[in-house]
Amino acid sequence: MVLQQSSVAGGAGMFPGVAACRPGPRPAAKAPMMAKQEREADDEHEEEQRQAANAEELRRGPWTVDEDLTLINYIADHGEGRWNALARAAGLKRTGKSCRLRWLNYLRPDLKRGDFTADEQLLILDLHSRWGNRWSKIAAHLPGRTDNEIKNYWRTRVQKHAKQLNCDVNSKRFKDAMRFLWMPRLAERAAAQHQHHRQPSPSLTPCIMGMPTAAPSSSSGLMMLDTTVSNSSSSCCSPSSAVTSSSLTSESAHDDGARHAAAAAEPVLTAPADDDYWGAATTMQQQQNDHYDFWSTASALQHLCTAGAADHHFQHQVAADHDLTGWVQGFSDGGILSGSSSDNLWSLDDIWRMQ
DNA sequence: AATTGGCGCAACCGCGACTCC
DNA sequence: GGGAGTCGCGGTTGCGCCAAT
Repeated sequence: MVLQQSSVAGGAGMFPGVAACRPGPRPAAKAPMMAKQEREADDEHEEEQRQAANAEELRRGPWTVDEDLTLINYIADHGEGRWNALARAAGLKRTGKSCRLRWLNYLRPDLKRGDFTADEQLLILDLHSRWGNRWSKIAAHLPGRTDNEIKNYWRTRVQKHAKQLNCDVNSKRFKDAMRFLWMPRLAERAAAQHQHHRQPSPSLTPCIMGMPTAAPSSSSGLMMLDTTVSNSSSSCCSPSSAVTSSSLTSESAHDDGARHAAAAAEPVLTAPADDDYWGAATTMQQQQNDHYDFWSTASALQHLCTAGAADHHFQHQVAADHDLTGWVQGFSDGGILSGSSSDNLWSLDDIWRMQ
């Protein structure tokens, strides 16, 4: 198979990355060019001349459309791997490393494009809480997404939120915020998306189903959500529970939704004692196997937020339990509360209004 | 209209792990 | 065993875009 520039310039089709995301090649990096000129000017140093020659041979900076096509066509014919040899054989004046990166992060035909879905964001938050900055490991659970993409998402979006809240992204406070505020809202949004499409997320369902289940016990010193309850006809839970959980178990969506709703209605709270809140919780989840799962946590926590909004005593207790009092105040002070943009998942104002 | 500053993201870099001879 | 080459990961950089001023 040989791709021609005209066949991919529009960006559609098998290789959406080619020429689709850049209007044109960007200028090469400045520093190497400067170094090259300096070296060429010095005839007395053979070593430097050799380096200059190497620098001249190897291109750096943004990839051109022609280079993309060369790489794509070569891999289509010969397969990937042995990147240094590949770069030479394909006639690309690039390091094997650069070729590999370009292929894996941009040219691979199975790459997804566009913003992360709520499902994916939720999964990233959850997996990062378990594994930290193990981007490649996290990416392995998000089909079509690259570690680089996820890393960028974390650095730009998540850390931005932490910055807005004036707290460290690794702090307990921020982890609590993710757990109690962001993830429930994402779960809600994911459920809304699923309802709109009337199906669970096809790409993520296997990953979600592979998530460990079980609740941390109250004796662990961690928050416990006791979801071991009888079926209920209550339907007060967030829309996330019924739809998303249908992809988790063989139970009917109705039963599961009712279970989650009941779970949310009778939470048992104990204060977290461990600074590594999520990590410890994850460990506990892996050790135990009660009636608990990730989605029920998210939906139940969302319910806590919404139910708590109507009950000032409850608000106070939750805030006190989780050291959120001053921080919630900080939302107001920082002006975050004032906005109700649907894009701002941190808006407590929205949550309070949902009562 | 011009300037500025923040944001998002592609690409690069350094380093450790792995493989092969 | 060890040295060279290669690969893969996580951190960082730099540039284009765009909204705010």
